Amino acid sequence: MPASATTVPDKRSAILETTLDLISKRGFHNTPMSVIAKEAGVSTGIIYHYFSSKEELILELYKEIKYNMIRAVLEGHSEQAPYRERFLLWWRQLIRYYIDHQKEAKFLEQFENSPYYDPKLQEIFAGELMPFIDSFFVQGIQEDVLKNIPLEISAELSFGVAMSLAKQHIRGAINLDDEAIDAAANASWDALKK
Amino acid sequence: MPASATTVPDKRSAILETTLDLISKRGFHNTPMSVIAKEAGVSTGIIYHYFSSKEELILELYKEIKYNMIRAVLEGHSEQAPYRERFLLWWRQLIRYYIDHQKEAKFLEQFENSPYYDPKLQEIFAGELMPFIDSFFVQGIQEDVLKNIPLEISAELSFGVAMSLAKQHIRGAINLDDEAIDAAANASWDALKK
DNA sequence: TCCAACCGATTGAACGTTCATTCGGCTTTA
DNA sequence: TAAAGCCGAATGAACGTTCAATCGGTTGGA
Repeated sequence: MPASATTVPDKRSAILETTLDLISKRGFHNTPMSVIAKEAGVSTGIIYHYFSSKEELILELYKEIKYNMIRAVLEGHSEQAPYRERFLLWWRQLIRYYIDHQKEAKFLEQFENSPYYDPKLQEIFAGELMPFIDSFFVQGIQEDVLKNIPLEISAELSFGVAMSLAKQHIRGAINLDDEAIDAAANASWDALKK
Repeated sequence: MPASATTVPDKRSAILETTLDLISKRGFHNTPMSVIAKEAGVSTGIIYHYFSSKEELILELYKEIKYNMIRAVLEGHSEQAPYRERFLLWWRQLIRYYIDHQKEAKFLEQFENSPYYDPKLQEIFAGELMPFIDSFFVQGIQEDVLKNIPLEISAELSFGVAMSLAKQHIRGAINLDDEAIDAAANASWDALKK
C-alpha cells in the first residue's frame, strides 16, 4: 500500500511494503509482479531496476523480516533472572511477536513453504537463533531444572508450540487471550522441567 | 472369470501413485501434468479422462491419504486401558504413522500449504478426528488427570508436537529413535497432566 | 466362423492463458 | 547533456486443458 509514496520518492520501499502486504494477504500464487507494480503505484520495469528478479525481491523481504523477528525475540532477555522466569519471558516474547506482527508471520509461513525457500536459508537463520536456544537449554540441564532430553525435542515442546499456537491464532482457528497464553506457557514449562 | 478389471494394469491408479511420488519428492511446483503423464507412462490426455482437472486429481489423492492416516491413528485404541497408557499409545501411533509413511506425510504437508488447499477441507477432516481428540481430552479433565486448559492448547502440546517432530525427522533435521520418541511422549504427557 | 458396427480408452499436438522478464524510449535531475 | 529514474507494451516460456484421430476389444447378426 503506497501510504506516503507521493512525498517520498522511495519506490524501493514501496515495492517491498506492497509485496509483504499482498503476499501475506493473497499468498504467493496470486501475486504476480504486475499486481505488485500496480498496487505499489510503479511500473513493472522499475521493480527490475531495484531487484534483479522476483526471487531476489522476496528473499530481501524475507531476510529483513526474519532478522527483525529474531532481534525482537532476543530483546530484553536478562541473564540474571531465575531460570523459569527467563523461560516464560522468552516464550511470551515469541508468541507476542507473531501475534503483533500478523502480516510478517503470514509472510514467513508462506515463504517457508514456497518454491523460493531454500533449506540453506534455514541454516543461516537457525544459526543465528539456535545457539542462544541451545545454550539456554544446556544451562537448564546443567542446573538440573530441565529434563535431559534432546535439545530439538525441548525446542519443539516450547518454542515450536508457541509458534504453532500463534499461527492458529492468526488463522482464526483459536483465540489466545492473556489467560490462554499463560496456561500454554506454563504447560510448556511443565513439559521441559525435571 | 469375474470382472477382469483387477488384473488389467490400472492407469488411474498409476496416475495417482505417480502423482503422490512426484509431489512428495519434488513439490507442487515442479510437477506439471506433462511430467506426471510421462512418469506414469500414459498420455497427458488420459489423465483428463479419469480426473476432470489437476485440482480434482490432487484432491482425490489428498482425501485418500488423509482418510487412511486417520484410520491408522485411531486403530487399536482401547477404551479400557488406563488414561495415561491410552495417551501414550495414541501419541506413538501418530508419530509412527508419519515416520512409516514419509511419502504421504510429505504430500500432506505440501498440499496443506498449496493453492489447492481450501480451509473447508480442514473442517471436513478435522470433523472426523477432532471429536475423538476432544472427547478424549474432556474425559481426562473430568477424571481430574489433565489440566483444565483450552482443548486446542492440549492438542497442540500433544499431537501437534508429535506431528512437528515427525516432520523434522522426515526432513532429516533430527533423528528420532525409540528412546527419543519415548522421551518426547512422556514430556508431552507432563505438559498435559495435572 | 466371419465381419461390421460400436465404444471406451488412449494419444499427443495444439491452444489459450498467465507470468516473469526485457527493452526501447521518455522524463527528471544534477 | 549525460545519467539515472521510470514507463508499459512486447516477448517467450511454462503450464493446464482440449480435441480430433486412432486403437483394441466386444457384440451380434448372417
